[in-house]
Amino acid sequence: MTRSPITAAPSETIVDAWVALQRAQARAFDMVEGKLKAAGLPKLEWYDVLLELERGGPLRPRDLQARLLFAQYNLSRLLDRMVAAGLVGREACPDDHRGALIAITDTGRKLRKRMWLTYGPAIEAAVGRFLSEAEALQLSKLLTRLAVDPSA
Amino acid sequence: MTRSPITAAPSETIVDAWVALQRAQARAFDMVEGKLKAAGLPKLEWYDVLLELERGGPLRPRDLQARLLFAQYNLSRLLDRMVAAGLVGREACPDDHRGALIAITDTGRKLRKRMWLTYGPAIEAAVGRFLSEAEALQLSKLLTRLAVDPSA
DNA sequence: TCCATTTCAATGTAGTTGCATTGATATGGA
DNA sequence: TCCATATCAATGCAACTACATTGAAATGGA
Repeated sequence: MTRSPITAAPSETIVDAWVALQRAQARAFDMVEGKLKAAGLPKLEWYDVLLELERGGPLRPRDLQARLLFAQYNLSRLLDRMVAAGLVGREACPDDHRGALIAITDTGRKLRKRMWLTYGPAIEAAVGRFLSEAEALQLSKLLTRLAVDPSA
Repeated sequence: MTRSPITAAPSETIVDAWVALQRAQARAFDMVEGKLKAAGLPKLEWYDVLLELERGGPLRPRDLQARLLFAQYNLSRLLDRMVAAGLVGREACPDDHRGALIAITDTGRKLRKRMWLTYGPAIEAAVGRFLSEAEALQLSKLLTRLAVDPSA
């Protein structure tokens, strides 16, 4: 049996895909965040938190963390700011006194809706207009293959 | 003639592609940077700067900025640190006394090579092993369509 | 039950990034 | 030539992020 080498070098094609992934994401992201900023709206991560909370009821910080791939300390302070802005609230967690439950407020819901008015069209401008429906579907499928568990 | 609406909402398929792009990039990036950090190596942006300089001779900060999509002030300070680390040098620019020329040093070249020993396999682990050559090529093509000029 | 271990979330501190501005040089039109 | 305007790069300061640690509560085995 062939022993796999300690270091497996990627093919050129794979390196190209890696580079393309970094560049495409950076461009699309910058464009979308730029439009949010230009509209005087908060950053995308705020939207992500609000949407997650709107969909999934009150959530523990650790659950938000896992879903949104945030660092623990980072989320903790993001929530500080969002609480200060009145967009979410920290509630006592009945069955685990270590942690809190984070709930979206009405103000938070309103802001998320308002952000979508800019965010949606920005996605269309950054991604949609360059791809057919079939291509977008294909892209999603390929990308989803990469989004596996990071334990490796 | 139909007037295009001020705000063009993206289709669900497009939103899915957007989300997949963000997630796949984040996961792949975190994994690769994690391996660099675990090996006690600098961040990817250092590699990018070193590679660009190694390929393209001494460069003006503004050129690096354009190629790597860095913010001006950000690059300025990154170069401070890299100069301090002895990886690059600032030289006087003969035909434009406002700016400098950034050149890679031997130490910089050595570090870039050493980083690749970890970086390459990390790309393979984060991207390569999930895709065939044909799929990687297809992914690159789709992503490249998105990496257009940000002026829009 | 008791205690060692783990998990949850917050925080002090150092390092980095973002914004606005500055100083300096280059450029092009009158 | 002269000057208004544009470009290049650095920097003061405020905001944010990363790392390491802490305090507190939960968990599971002896």
